[in-house]
Amino acid sequence: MRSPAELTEIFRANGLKVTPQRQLLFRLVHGNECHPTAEVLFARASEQMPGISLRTVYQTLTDLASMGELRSLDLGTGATRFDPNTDDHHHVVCDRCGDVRDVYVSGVERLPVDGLDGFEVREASILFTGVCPRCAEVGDEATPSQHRNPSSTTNPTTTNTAKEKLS
Amino acid sequence: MRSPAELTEIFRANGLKVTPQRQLLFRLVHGNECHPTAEVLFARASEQMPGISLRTVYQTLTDLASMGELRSLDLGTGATRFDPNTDDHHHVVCDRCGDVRDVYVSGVERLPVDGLDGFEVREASILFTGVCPRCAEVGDEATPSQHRNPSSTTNPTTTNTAKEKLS
DNA sequence: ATGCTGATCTGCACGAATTGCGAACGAGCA
DNA sequence: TGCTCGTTCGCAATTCGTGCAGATCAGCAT
Repeated sequence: MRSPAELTEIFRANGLKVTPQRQLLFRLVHGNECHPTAEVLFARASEQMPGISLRTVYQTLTDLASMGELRSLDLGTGATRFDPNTDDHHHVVCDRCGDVRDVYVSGVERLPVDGLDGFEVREASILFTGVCPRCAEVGDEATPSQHRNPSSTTNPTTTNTAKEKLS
Repeated sequence: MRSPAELTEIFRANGLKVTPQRQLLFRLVHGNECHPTAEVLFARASEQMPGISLRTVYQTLTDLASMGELRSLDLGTGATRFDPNTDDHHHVVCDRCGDVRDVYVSGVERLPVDGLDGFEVREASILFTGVCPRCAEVGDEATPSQHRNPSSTTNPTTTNTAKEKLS
């Protein structure tokens, strides 16, 4: 994503107004590697501009996303996350803490895909899940919560793909 | 996913009761290639068992999923979808109609991933998006699916005046 | 500077997808 | 046939966003 100054120019060049709220968000999102949610950005923004509306945060983020200056991500973590990194990349999510990191994968377009059967693929996004270094240190006590059933089948759901050790 | 009969045995063997509601859902989900949502299954179930609760549908589906007999998918289409196919596979979603199809990709675990930096990857899921053969035939007038879709690549829905020129 | 005017912002209600909870119900065993 | 505890049901509550409408303000013209 471009710098706050560049975004300001782009907005103005396109007939969009540059408000203090937008500028604040430009700054908060620029270079933000944390893949924040709208709520998180709202909290940060509120510190510097009490009274800013959550509605405005959503608005501005979707605007930036529709301009291609920001990517909005659905990583299955409940809320949409925003990523200023607009490169062609993918993500890893930590099962335990929910932390997200950008990863680069090459050769995706060369993968043999079976079953497409006429489907024209335009985009492929890979979502890796696992345990981040920090959580791995802490230990194993954090087991994925089980529902009511104590003794279910042994079969571990589907832990097959991308068996670690890849970089 | 296993057959309704097998599931019945498994449930009982695990001390879970086999209710008519559960059996109905076993049948509705078994071999269902449509990746239905809970709401859709609820509708189908209601036809055969008026009065069944949506709550029960959710309950049973999550139970099956936590037993590894069913995979629950978040494909960014708004609602969780359920897939009786527990093989190691991935999905393609049609941008236009929201249709989902299973695809098989080999060599995923051999992809070079850059930026992991200590992250232990346990699983990788690939989500392809594009246009299904049926929608491709129809042309461009096909309307997007009825699900709310967070994607940013398309028009900004309503009142956006100056923004229209951007995307 | 000052005024205009339409783009923005804010607050609130609404909507979709789940989940929490407690009371009524019923599957499976004695 | 009866008991008991797992299930079901229905409704409230929650989470994440979006639609709306009136109050405001950025940016251009005067």
